[in-house]
Amino acid sequence: MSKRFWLLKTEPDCYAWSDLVRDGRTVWDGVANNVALKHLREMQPGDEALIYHTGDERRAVGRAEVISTPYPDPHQSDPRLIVVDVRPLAPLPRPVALADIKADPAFADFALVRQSRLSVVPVTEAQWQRLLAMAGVASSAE
DNA sequence: GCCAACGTTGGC
DNA sequence: GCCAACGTTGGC
Repeated sequence: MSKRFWLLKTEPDCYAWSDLVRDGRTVWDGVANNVALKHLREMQPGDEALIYHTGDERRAVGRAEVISTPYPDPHQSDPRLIVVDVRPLAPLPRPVALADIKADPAFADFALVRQSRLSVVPVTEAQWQRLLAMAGVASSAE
């Protein structure tokens, strides 16, 4: 299976990119929405994700890697509640603001724009490449 | 602070 | 199984 791309939202007051960098890896938990859980279940080790800060920031700030298969949250009794482990890869040289994504017609179909409440967002490869370009990530880094 | 866009719940 | 009422999320 080829690598897939995602965007993971987090409220920075709750768990920020800097927390992920400090921890080295983390269990991406707290997702309860059915569509978001469906996306979590589709993740595979090696998939990449942008970490996006909600609230006042509203911008993608770093790249992370999925490092586990999906598994039920060990701290929850509901087996529906799926988590994955992630680790930080690198901060974005230039964080990508939601406003800039919205202003770009290439992202008209992006789930981040179309469904603002979705916390785990699938990113197509084309969208991913464009986002990295906007972030100032050299294409050779991929 | 408000509101749009969802999701969930519970009565029927 | 429908839908009104309510709650939540996240952007504005």
